[in-house]
Amino acid sequence: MTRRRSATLRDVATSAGVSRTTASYILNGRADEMRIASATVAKVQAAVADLGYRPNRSARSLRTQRTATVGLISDQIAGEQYGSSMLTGASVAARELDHLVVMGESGGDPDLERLLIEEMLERDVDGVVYATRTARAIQLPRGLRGVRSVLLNCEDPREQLASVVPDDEGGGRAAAAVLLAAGIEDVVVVGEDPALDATAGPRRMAGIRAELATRGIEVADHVACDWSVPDGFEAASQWLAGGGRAAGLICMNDRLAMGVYQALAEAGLRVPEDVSLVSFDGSSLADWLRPAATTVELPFADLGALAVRRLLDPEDPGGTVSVPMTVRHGGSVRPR
Amino acid sequence: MTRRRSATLRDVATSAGVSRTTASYILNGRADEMRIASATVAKVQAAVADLGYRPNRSARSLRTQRTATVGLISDQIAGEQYGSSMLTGASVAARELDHLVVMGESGGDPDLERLLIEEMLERDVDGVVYATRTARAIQLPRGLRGVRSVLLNCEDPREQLASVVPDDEGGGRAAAAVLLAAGIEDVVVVGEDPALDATAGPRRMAGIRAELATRGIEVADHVACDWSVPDGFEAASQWLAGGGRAAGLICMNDRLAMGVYQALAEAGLRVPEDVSLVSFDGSSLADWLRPAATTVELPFADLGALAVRRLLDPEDPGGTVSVPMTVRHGGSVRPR
DNA sequence: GCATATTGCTGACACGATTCAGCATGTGGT
DNA sequence: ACCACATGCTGAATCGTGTCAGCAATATGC
Repeated sequence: MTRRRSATLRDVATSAGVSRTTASYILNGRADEMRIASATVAKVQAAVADLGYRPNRSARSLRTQRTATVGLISDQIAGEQYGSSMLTGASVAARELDHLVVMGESGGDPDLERLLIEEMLERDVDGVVYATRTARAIQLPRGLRGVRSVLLNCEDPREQLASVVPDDEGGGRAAAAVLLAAGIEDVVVVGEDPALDATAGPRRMAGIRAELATRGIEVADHVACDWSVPDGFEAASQWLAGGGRAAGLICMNDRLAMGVYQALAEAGLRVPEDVSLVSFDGSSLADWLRPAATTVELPFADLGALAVRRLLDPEDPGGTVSVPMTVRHGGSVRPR
Repeated sequence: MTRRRSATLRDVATSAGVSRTTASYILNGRADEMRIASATVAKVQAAVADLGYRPNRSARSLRTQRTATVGLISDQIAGEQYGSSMLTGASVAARELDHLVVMGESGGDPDLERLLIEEMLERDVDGVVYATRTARAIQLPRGLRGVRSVLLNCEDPREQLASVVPDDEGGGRAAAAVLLAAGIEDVVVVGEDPALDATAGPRRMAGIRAELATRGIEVADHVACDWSVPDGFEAASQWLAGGGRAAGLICMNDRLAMGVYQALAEAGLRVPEDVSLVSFDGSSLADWLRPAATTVELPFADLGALAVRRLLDPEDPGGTVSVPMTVRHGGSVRPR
């Protein structure tokens, strides 16, 4: 780090002809409280501008135990296709509150996770956001007990913690509502949650069921498969080969939708002429399909931003906040 | 930050019955150099383990001017689909060298960029990685002059700086070589660089030309369009409608390839029976196509990791390092 | 037996900020 | 003339570490 040896508070004080104490009070906005003459304030401010003074954060942190830095621990969100927007959201929100984000990815390894948490606490981060790639139930890592923290895209059912998640149930209702509004009552769902602790699937499913129930309808069929393109293709192909047909399909995510598009195309079925389709996630992949898929957006950036804002808000009441998912219309739904 | 008031060096020293100085030397691995009796070393280590001592980083930084932290400034890499793997790579490499990553995204705003750089320097990061979403020529931000830094996925042609970029020209040669090896000599390239300062396109193109030249061949045609799915679809559709045909297509990235697949399908042409196709990036999108596209991988994680390693290596000689791009074979190329 | 090295350790200062307690000086009330 | 009080500032301690210079005790050389 070659960098001009920067001015210290002492330099400012000397240059302005006051004590370090006085300069410090002024710089921390305590001038009024300390009844400092406005002429003095002006002198100090001039010295600051003149010397290009910037406080040394390490020194300040040593005294105050605050670093204006938040930690963001995740299993995998950085390398992830779309979830990485949570990082952007978090980073932007942190900046707005004069903080920076220190990130660490555990890759799912609990030992590494412990290490990263320790490293962050050593560095006196002002709080930690604990994020997961997929929405699910987790257990708060031991190292974060008693540490100011917010869960992002996950919840700990055992503890009463601040946590920020997407409103998957509302999203499920919205998806079903799109099909109902198009006059479609024959709805098949593609995709089942692979992991036991995953919350997105069950909640979306509950929302879909609830919305259909308002018309006295039930889900016509549920095609089970993992949430990936090839699995979607395989499962949908088999379903179609077995005579499966439906006016409306709901895919648990956009990747599945891509696989389903492929299967439909090979079976000679067209979207939306023969089948209407709605999916989840709101990734750009949905836009790239032909026609673009109507998809219920996961507000990743908002989730990340909200997590940081709650972390840094001393008034935050805690508890889970569900962020709404909104429908982005493509051309994959056609009214009957 | 509610956290147990942790043990300090003084506590350790008292508990072990030695001076702070001695304890400090031992903890910094200078026991031998300072000829400290092994019995004393053992006593101190026991005290450390007993008290769960962890050094206070702020205090240490104040003395040493080092924070065991590196800054990572980018325009957009976090929110980006695949480039975000650079973050993962950087984070992992940093951890291996006992550092953490502080990230900041400017979103391309120079003012915000300046601010982020200032914030990081205030926090005494040990160095800064300056990354861009797309490979291109840049001008080193003023605030980083004289600061230890490494450019990631970009270069400053005016300055002799350490920088880590993909070997796009080698990638271009590799792409062409795949087609040549399949006996295809009729090669059309899809995609032209949209931005003036972008380096990926021209370099890939140069590589393709060079490889073809070894057989005395030239690129048969160049379909100009932006590097996105819809643009790829539009451009390829028009080209096909105008009678364009080729045995081999090289797409400048995987998104373009997806658009081209769509256009080919609508024109009734099949990959790889009628047309062989190679693309760039190595994103998962290439795997999702049917058949999976043969693609020249952009080693994002390696790039990020290497940038951090070079940043933290005092012996690093500087200059540009090009990381090889390797071919990932899908089913989109068929020998003639 | 004395000068000199070596061994093993410590005292004290510095890093750059925050903050408590207190010290002059002026001002108003009685 | 004296006390009380507000005004405007400062000295000194503190946060937890790193490190230079030096000190006492023992070993070594001749």
